[in-house]
Amino acid sequence: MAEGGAGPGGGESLLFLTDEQLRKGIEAMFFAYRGFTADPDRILDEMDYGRAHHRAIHFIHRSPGTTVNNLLSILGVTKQSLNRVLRTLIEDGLVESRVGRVDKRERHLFLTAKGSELERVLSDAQRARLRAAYRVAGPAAVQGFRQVLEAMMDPDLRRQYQTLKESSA
Amino acid sequence: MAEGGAGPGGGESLLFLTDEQLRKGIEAMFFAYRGFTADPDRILDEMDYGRAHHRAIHFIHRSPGTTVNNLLSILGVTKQSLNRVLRTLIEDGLVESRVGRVDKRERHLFLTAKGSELERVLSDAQRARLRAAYRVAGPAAVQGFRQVLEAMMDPDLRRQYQTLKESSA
DNA sequence: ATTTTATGTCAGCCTTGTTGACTTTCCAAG
DNA sequence: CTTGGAAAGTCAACAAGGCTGACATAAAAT
Repeated sequence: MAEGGAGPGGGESLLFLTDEQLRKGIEAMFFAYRGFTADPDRILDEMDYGRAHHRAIHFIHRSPGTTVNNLLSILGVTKQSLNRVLRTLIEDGLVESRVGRVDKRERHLFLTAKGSELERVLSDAQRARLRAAYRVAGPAAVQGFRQVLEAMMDPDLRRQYQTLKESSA
Repeated sequence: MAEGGAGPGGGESLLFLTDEQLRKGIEAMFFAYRGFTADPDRILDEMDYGRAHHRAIHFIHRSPGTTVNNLLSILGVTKQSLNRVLRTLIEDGLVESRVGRVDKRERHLFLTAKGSELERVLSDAQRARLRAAYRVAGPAAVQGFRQVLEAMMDPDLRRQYQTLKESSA
């Protein structure tokens, strides 16, 4: 994969990765992640929610009916931490928790209409940001972006990501 | 990849950005950032430091002699927050604060030998991770990765990033 | 009948962010 | 020279969102 691509001279020159080049990549991740979360953070600030609520909402939207345990393993936090967030979302009527039919110990999580509405606002903002970045960088860059990010994940996280990715295809 | 699939080159297919494709990009950022910070976090945990200390150390290493105000604008936190971190780093002998010669109100920050040593350990881990990801993704992907990340930054942050980037070239 | 699993909850702690108020030092403009 | 403002530091109080440990309940599994 990744045929020398970037032109005759460009390809192999990038195989020499100086510490300087790597440092720039590290700082790019740092600054880009700030931009990536900036818009949702602004929106969430106005309500009484934070980034943790956003993450829960995102993955419940992504996998409706997911159980608490599923969510815990995707988010990588403790149940106490997730529960605090989940409780407020349920109290505020953004998330619904239904007792499992086959296994009644499990709770299946769904977004309510109100929850879906917030999800839409948040992801609209984030998608707009990403779409704009993609447009500036161009189609070829998008491929590389995703490839490097995937390669950067921990194996466990990558598995989670791949599962989510395929479940839609 | 190339889930757009249709195009032989894949290029033009990516100009049609479905919400699904964008959602995958969003999740890739989320999971990749976790991997990106995992190694330093593990190391820092064993000492009594956190991610905030890492960030301060990184940018002092990057720009030795930087002032507190410079650091504040790069990190985007309040001086109270930075000061708490900076104080422990100075007390522990990782950072040295020198009164400015031209403007004595300013403090110029430097890493001590001990501070540089920790910086090296942390950045070695992070660079290894990034290098491995670059190797897997290939040279062309690295270009795209950086391009999309830069385009994703807030204008202010991008200016900070560009300044740092150029100051080394 | 017992053990294990899934969930929820209480209590307490830590890091790292915030705001607001106040001080000291020092540069710079009037 | 005096005064205003900038750079830095500090104290106090607070919040979000992580964490651990302990414990409770219901239901499934053995």
